[in-house]
Amino acid sequence: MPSRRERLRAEASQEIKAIALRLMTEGGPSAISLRAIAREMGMTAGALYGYYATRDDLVNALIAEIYSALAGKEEAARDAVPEDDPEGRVLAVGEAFRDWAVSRPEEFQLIYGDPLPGYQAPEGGAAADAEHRACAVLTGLVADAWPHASKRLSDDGYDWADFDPGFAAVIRGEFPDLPPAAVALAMRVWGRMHGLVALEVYGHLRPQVLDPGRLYRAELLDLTKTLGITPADRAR
Amino acid sequence: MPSRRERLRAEASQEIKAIALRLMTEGGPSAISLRAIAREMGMTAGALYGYYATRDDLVNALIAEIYSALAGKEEAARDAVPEDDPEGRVLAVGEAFRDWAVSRPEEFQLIYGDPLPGYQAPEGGAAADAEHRACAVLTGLVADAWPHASKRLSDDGYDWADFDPGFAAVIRGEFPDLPPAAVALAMRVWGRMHGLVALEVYGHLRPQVLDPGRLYRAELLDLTKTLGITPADRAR
DNA sequence: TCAATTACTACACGGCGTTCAGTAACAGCA
DNA sequence: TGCTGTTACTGAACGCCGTGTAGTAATTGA
Repeated sequence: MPSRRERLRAEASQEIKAIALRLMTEGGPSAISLRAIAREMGMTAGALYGYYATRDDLVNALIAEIYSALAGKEEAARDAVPEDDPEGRVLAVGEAFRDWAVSRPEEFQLIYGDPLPGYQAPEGGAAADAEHRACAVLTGLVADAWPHASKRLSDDGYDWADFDPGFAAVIRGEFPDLPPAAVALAMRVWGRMHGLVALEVYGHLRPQVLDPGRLYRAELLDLTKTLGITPADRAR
Repeated sequence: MPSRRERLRAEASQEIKAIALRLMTEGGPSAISLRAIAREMGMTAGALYGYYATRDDLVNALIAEIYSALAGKEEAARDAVPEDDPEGRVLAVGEAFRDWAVSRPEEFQLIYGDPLPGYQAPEGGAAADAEHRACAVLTGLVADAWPHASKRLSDDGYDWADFDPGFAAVIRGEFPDLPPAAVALAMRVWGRMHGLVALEVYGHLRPQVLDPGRLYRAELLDLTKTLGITPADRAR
């Protein structure tokens, strides 16, 4: 039973985020200014401090929202491919990630780059949760591929002690049978998807390369080789 | 024969860059402010406009300098390994890249991230040259590995028309015998080195992973497999 | 020695995040 | 209904910022 006050408050808080998001897509992450938001809302900048203690708090809420949306897209892309097609799932998630990043470069930058001058990410919070969610998708992909991938891995000797205890506990809860080396591999998969996309979003591939998406597709295919889940691998 | 004036001018210009660099390493890229630099030099902010037309121009000079230093480190790392050890060279360059990035995260961010709010990279200039230099190192590595790597590549059909004409011309001048597919592979190598390092620098690996360097090393080794230059490959 | 160029200051403008005292509208309670 | 405490907001201020512009002092070359 939200009171009238609470409802108005929640709406205002939501409107602030929405305007911030729009300002960002229009003028890049640096266009998120409390004064500009307040101007659009017909308020004073100081009034916003009733909703977010500081600008970084607002940015954080944005990051959490955006990261959560990304995780949702990745999950949807994965679930659109049948479970018995691990290669297809990797390709789908990978493409979904790049599609999202290329279509919303500012949001990518906000999450994966320096969000704003002097910004420092807080420890816990919704943003960390969303990051974990997105990461869990990749870990799941690796988990499905693990029977094949583990055979081709040369560097073993990974131990749960190589990870943060809390992090390890969460992962082991979600994937009870997964060895630590698989988690390490999932991180590498993350890095591999991140690399070309980050270069592209920050303008280091274009215009030298006309079709960065093609490069990325080749990289994804090569990634499935590393995971041992190409059709040829699995027929073996 | 630099006149006294020219000498002082060059020195001042250099001092500005040095202070900007120091401010950045102390307080992140956003700490580069003309007023802070002027304060340290005992001048007014306006005076700096005699040396750089705008703050972005100064940032650009910084980027060029830093990028050039990075390219130098990569070249040195490569040349420290004998020419007949392509795997060693890839590992050396890769490690040099990460070592540099981890030890100078702000500089990495300045080059590969959003340098500053609203900053737009200019087209030509020294920065682009340095980026090309660093990229050329990778292309050279791929060129050396190409006899082995070409056999394992599934996606061919690359054409020089897939690249910017000017870019293609420069590459073909430096590596006359290299096919376009190799250039595409070099870009992928770049992305692969970039991914994990970017995630680490922006704080997405720590503290979940205690030793990101180990992940990266595994990734580099896997990369040499893609390039077909592991000792086992070359003995074949 | 004198005129021209150069390097710089002082000041102003509009932008920013943030704080704070004050005000007006609202909520619940008598 | 009226009263009271809470809430939402304003307006002004502080100290930052990049950037222009007019004026001044020093240095230069003839």
